[in-house]
Amino acid sequence: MSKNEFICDCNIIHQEVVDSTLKQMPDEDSFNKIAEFFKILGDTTRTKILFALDANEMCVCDIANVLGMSKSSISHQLGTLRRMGIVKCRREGKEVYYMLDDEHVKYVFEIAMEHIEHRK
Amino acid sequence: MSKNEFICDCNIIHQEVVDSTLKQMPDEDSFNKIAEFFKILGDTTRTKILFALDANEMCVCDIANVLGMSKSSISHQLGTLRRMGIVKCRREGKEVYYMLDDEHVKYVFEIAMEHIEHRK
DNA sequence: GTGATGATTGAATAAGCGTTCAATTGTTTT
DNA sequence: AAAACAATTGAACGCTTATTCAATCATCAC
Repeated sequence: MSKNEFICDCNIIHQEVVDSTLKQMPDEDSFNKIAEFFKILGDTTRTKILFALDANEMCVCDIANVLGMSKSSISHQLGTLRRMGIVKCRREGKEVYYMLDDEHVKYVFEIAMEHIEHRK
Repeated sequence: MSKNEFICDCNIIHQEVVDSTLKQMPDEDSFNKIAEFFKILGDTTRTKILFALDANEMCVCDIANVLGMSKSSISHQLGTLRRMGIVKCRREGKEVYYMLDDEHVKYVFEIAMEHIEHRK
């Protein structure tokens, strides 16, 4: 009886490598959180919002104008970013001002830029 | 005539902020590439593959066994990662060995981890 | 309170994407 | 040449998700 009959149809060749790798893998929960974080950054609208907020704290209407998109759409995305702890906001009268809430985002963007430059 | 009648239904309050932010924004193409890069990392299967490959160079079958997933699914994802220049591979007989092709990915993961720790 | 305005929310639609299944390619062995 | 096996590929299905539209909430001015 093969040890891999339930996983794939190959006669696995490097059991030691597989076992050793398995030991080094973080738990399921960590992967979910990491992927969730990147998924948030993996959308053009959200990356634009974050770049914009890195330049200036702004109200929803300002952001909508910078991106040339509807307020509703921006507000939905800001909600997502806020729930993820990436931006925060404060109300001032009728307006709500948004700003970055996570320094890590800046660094991650810088490295992403390097990756893109590297690819050219 | 309001200057924003085509963008949103508000009387924009900070035109200077909007203009100044617009000047600092990268071009459309840069945003597409950045978001594309993060989108690739925003999937649990791909993050697992990258962690695994960071630990050991492996063939498709090995990776499938580490993740407990089908060879086909893994191969599809490896294709995506390869096209994005994040992994590379070499054939050795019937097997194809995959390895990381981008140091930036490691750093980006480290910062993501910090973000997650920070959030707890 | 009423009207006006900025912002949020929910439902719906449409587009994008990951996995599965089946077929195919590439390589080795006999 | 044929069989065996690792890997790739394409089509299809199901799920996720971004935007739109309409309705609602929150705040201010009167």
